Amino acid sequence: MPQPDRWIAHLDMDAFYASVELLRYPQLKGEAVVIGGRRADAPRQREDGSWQYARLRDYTGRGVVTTSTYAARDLGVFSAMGLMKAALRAPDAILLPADFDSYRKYSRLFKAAVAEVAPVIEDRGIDEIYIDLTDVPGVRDAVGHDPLGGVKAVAREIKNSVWRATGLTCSIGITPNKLLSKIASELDKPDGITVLTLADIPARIWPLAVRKINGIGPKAGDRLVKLGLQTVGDIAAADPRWLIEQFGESYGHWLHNAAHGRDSRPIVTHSEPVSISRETTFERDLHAVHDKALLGGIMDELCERLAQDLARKRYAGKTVGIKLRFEGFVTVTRDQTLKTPILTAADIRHAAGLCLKRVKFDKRLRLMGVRIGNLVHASEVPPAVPAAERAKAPERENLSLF
DNA sequence: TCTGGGGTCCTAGGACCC
DNA sequence: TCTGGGGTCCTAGGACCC
Repeated sequence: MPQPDRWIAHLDMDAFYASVELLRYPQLKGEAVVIGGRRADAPRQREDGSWQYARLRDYTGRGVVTTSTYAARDLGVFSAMGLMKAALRAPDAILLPADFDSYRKYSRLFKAAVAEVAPVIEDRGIDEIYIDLTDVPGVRDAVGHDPLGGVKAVAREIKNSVWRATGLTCSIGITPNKLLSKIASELDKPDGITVLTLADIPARIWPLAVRKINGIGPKAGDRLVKLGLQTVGDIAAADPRWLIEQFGESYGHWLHNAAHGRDSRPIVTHSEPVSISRETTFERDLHAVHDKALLGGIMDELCERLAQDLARKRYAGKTVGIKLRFEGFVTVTRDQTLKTPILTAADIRHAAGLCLKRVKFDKRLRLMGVRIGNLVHASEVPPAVPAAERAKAPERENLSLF
């Protein structure tokens, strides 16, 4: 049987945020625990040494579930679910606030541990990565006699390295490409290793629901099911011309290829950010006129934080955009490209003010955000005009809506 | 008792230029 | 003076992912 030209791994940390919390609160192992909510109370220890936790049933507000332990998932509580809805399903579940500094720390630790075994890594966020194993010695040397054995041994080595560095488990899928590996890493979760070749596609991939493919989301998934295609195998068996008629040239082709397990995307070890943003959902919907001062202050703060992000990462940007979400969840964006890159909070605020003027405020607002794109490295930005001169600019004041 | 926050990529129309 | 065809940039919205 011909061997694949690449061995690509997808590594996914098991219930990552929840598992990091369990390192801190090991007494919660096996409990239904939910991470989420902006102001959930942290656990506190009573005088007698016992712990007191916030419970899901006591939560009020607009938060969503960020992660849940496997025990909570058994009760029907999943990521992105509204906390109020989750509370109906698991009122007694323990609610912990998210601690992103801690998660980022463990993220760096596990990625460094993987890099010691296999250095060609593509970052896919805080809790998952792709790894090119093709040239890792234990894999390369096994080509010809026992390729699958070599791949599995390296996978075990990676898992051990992650465990030693963090005390956390992960699941790994290894196949000839990213698309299949992403699916494979979920087939034996938690703490599993799944190795597949192209020959395994009919038996292992085709029975899966279409939504298991990374790139088929809620909308496309619904449409496929309505068209009678429930499984990946159903897509694979469909006439590609018909798929193109239904989904367009680009997505139709992609669906056909994906269902057959074809994907030639490379591992990307370095990338530059495209945009940076900050947004916030309000506790209650706000009125553009009645809450004008409050909204103005929130916009000031978002621009301030965005400017700090830019400074920390040493970028400036030419395009400033705002995002508004109204009651009813209707989202509107406006953006504006400037002649030169900017990076200060005042410049961002000014551009955001111009964008705000182009929006009709006929409903209450639930979210406001600011984004900066068209990024350049800060070193490429021409020297700033001195603040004293800028203050003279006539249009500086009274331009913004809020 | 709906629906966070930070991203990427794609599409499609219009402006503008050659 | 009744109408082409690219290419690129900008803008708005939307799908999708972690």
